[in-house]
Amino acid sequence: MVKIVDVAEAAQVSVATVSRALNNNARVDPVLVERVREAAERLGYRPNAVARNLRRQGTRVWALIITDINNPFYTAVARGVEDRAQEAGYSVLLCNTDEDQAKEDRYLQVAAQERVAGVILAPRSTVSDTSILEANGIPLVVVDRQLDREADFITGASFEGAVMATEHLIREGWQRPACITRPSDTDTTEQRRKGYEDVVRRHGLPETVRHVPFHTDGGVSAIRELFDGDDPPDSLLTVDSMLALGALTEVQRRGLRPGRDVGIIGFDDAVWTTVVDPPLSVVAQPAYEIGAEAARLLVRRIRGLGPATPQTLIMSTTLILRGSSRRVRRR
Amino acid sequence: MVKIVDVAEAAQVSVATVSRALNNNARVDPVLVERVREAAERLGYRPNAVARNLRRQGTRVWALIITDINNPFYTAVARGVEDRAQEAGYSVLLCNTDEDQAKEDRYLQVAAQERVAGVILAPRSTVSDTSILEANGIPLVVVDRQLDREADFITGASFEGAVMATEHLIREGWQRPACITRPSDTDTTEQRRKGYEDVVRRHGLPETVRHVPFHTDGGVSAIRELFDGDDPPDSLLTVDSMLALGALTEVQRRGLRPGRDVGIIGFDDAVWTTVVDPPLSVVAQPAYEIGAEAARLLVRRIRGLGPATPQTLIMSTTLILRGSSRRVRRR
DNA sequence: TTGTAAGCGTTATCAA
DNA sequence: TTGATAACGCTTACAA
Repeated sequence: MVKIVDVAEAAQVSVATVSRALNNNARVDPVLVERVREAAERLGYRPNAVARNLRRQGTRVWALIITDINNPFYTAVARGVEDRAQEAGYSVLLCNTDEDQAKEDRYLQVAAQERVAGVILAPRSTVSDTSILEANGIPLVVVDRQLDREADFITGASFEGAVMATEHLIREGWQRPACITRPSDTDTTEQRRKGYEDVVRRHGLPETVRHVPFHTDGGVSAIRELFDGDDPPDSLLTVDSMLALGALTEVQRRGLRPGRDVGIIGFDDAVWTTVVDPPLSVVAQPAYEIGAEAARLLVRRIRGLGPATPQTLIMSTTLILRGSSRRVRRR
Repeated sequence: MVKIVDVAEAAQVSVATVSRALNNNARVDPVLVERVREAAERLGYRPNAVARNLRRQGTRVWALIITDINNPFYTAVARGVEDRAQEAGYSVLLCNTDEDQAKEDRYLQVAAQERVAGVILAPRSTVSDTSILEANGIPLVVVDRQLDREADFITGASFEGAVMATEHLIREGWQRPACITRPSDTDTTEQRRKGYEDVVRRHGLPETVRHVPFHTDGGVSAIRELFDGDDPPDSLLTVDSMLALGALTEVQRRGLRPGRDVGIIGFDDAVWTTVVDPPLSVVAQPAYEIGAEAARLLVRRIRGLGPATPQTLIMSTTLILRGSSRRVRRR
């Protein structure tokens, strides 16, 4: 592996000059610069980033820690983060925790040990422990789900989205909307549940809520019990796209048709929402923009800019009405 | 930021002893080990991985470079890689190239500079240049798409999968299957096209092939032209899940029903294949296992084990028959 | 078993 | 403008 001394020797200059020439920092004789460039090129020299990071006391790498790489919401966030990171000269280490708190802890530890320049985290729960970052002076931006502790935080308007969705269902004439949500230590989905409850309560309708663990069948069994029980719902609000898939699966199994026999509305506009029949109504989040804003804020934090106190940014969600939430009279 | 000397001072020992105690290498007096552990704990000491990597001349990080983070095939591969990597004590840097050769080059450069322990690459094209890894002695395992140069390579049986799929379509009675594929410098999809052509040729049927660039509408416009042209196809083989989505979109727009008016079969068993109506037939690849095997091979390469010459592993694909490829007589 | 000190490959300081 | 050299924080001979 060719190193800086080899280049220096080949170009007949000191290592200091090689370093300066290649990092075009201070003024270096253009003739030497050319000689160094040529030698480096010829030898195939690649600066050792590990040594550089040690000396510079900092890396050009971020860790982006998400809970589910198969959730299109998070992959869209990741693209937003990545595009902005690249612009700012950072590489992104994408880490998938699989909704596993232990994995999240491990990744936070790795991030701290590798001295990444910053972390963007979608925490497993509201009590995720990020103190290790604080202890090592690593800036943190939280996305999607809020933490108990104060931190920069960017998310979609979950509560408002759920309110819009639930009100829409009721306006369409559905009388018994149920909410299929995630475990109650997950901030964002709790916001959605609360939005739902707020509306049904205001309308004097019964509240029906089911909490579905991650890593299950997308809520199929929970939804089945719901329909098999007393007072089955006539419509469903699901808080993420996997749960919407589960709802569609169970509804189809029962021979019910969305938009006629049952109303369905989900969160997040996955690629498949327009090819199911009827197409799925959703509350869409600006996922890419959430990622991009998180990255923008992280850059400011790394540079020591931005407001003194942690900032919260709630980006508005959009109700996309398609066939699944309508209520067409049976003929 | 607390470093090893701080711990040494607090524990009243030398830095060497701290290092040895924490890495439980050589024999260290248990009493001292305990004292060091306690001091490290109390001070919140985190070894600086950058310094460690420099000294050890090696990192515990892999780069996994994929072309599309939104393609469920690649995310499944990533999970396979990650699980195995974790077992072997490595962290995975997931890099998304967006089918952009320049981005791929940049990531390869970053990987080389950061001196990652190994790289798993799904290359953009057959001519991707990985020489920078070779030059730095970084082991490489190629997944999904083959390179022109020799390298360890793991993929699904694309050709055979396409053969199975096409033969199935013909057996169902479809007379004019068309193949919707990706640009011809993409190895895997070319294999699928060839499998398709092999079968239709053998049956004396016309070959109809369309190459769809990445980053488009999932082939909707190409498929539209196909149906609007002379000799429209009566069935479709699509080589990835985004193209299947495009096919479904256009077919629905035309008011055709898969499994009756048109046969459709795709590649990769995405989560949504069972909720469309009728469910989508697919050639499923063992994506998780491809990732896991790639990781397993990479570990062997890093340890200097494994066969002397590059290895190729082709994992078998499975035909999953659902409604979309049937041919039910119109009544 | 423990401590001293060299060295990993860079960058930045200081003197020339 | 250039060169010699001291760090950066850790691991590991080598010596004690």
